[in-house]
Amino acid sequence: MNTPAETPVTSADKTFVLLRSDIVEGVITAGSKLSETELSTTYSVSRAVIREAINRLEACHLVERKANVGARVVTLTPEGLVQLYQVREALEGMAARLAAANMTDQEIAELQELLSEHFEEVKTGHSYYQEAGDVDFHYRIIVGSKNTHLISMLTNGIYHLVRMYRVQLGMAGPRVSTAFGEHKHIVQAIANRDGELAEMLMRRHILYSKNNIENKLL
Amino acid sequence: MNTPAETPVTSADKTFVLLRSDIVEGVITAGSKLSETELSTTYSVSRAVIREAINRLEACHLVERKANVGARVVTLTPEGLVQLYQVREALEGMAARLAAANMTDQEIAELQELLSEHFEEVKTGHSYYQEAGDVDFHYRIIVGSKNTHLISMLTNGIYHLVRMYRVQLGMAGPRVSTAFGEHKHIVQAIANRDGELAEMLMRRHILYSKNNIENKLL
DNA sequence: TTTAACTATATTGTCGACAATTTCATAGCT
DNA sequence: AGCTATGAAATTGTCGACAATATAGTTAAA
Repeated sequence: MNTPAETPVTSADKTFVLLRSDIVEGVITAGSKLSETELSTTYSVSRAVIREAINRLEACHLVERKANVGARVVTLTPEGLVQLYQVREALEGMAARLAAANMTDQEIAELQELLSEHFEEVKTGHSYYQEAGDVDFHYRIIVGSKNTHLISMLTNGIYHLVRMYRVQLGMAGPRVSTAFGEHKHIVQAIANRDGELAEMLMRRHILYSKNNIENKLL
Repeated sequence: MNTPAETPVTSADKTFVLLRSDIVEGVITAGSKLSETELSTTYSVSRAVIREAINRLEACHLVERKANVGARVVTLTPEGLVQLYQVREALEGMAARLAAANMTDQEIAELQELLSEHFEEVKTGHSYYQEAGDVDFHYRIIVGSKNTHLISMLTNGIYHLVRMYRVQLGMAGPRVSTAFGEHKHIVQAIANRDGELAEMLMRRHILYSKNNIENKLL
């Protein structure tokens, strides 16, 4: 169903995914220091794989590292949120525009079907699926852009940081009904191959989302 | 003068910078395999630092890696160039818009001064400075956006790949005179705090640049 | 001849130990 | 008291060796 990018195969891969999850979910506190030896005992792997995992986390902007000093989990700030969403708005808006041009008819049909399923679930009260549904929706449009760099930046880079803000500010999938309507309009624009409109609607959709989060942060 | 992001301190840092340079400049052929043991003897460091360097190169999209198989230098393709410049156009256009809002008056003044110096050098025939001048110009605007994510994406990620295309297609700083005029207009828009115009001009500037490279690639 | 299995080789992944650097505490000096 | 210097402890960086995996070559069977 969902394409999880690439299943982790090596030990460093798995540790990276674990660590990333623990950071995003707040198991490892924002701003805390990452001790290599400590983590190596916690996750039962050698320091080498911890180091490799930390390096990848740094590339994701989830941790910051100083030479000969160590790595710390990033801190969540209002300015950071604004900057992050500025970039996200531009990139995902662009993704929507490209998706309108590059997605196949079948992919669009599948996207519409996904939205219908999502709608049914929301209506019948399965609200715990809404987060996953939202993620899947955005993910498909991103991939639909067919632009390698864009996909990589959004899924590897920005996405997890966005989720970290949402999780740690305690937004369990907000704005369900309104967001759903916005999703529908975006898909409609893509189906009509109207890239400009799709971009505009996506940017607005993300802007609303930002405002919603920002209110909790203040 | 120029802020080289961060001076490499550790051995892995230096090796990373060296490797990156050799890849961008074509010393290491595009598409070639990177043998860890071979590189460790070539650069006189242990395999561990080579591995760390390769990991960072992967984060820059300069090499691609498969688990248990190895890393290869990316290949340069017309589609890759188009996709790269699509992203670059959007991001650097955004940078120009943000720079118009966020650069200090002094930073703008310095940028104008830089452009004047550049102009003098071009006029007196010091054409070997044009590449560095162009880079410096774009770099200052990117930093002037004051957006951490944007800066990181452009300077760590996209920038070196762009340079790799330019170098390996043998463009030794093309479009000097015309590009200079475009630069002047962009700075003017920034000085006038006209973000929309700055973005539009920057996007057009980069689009021209892409077309110029694309011609050589076909 | 082609295919399949197996062995040998080479390459990547992981580990523990050592070296270099930073950090913290203590002592000495003005 | 405050500041600097010195040294010990802890942490990160680097290295070589071993384990796991993939690749290539060879042999054997259909």
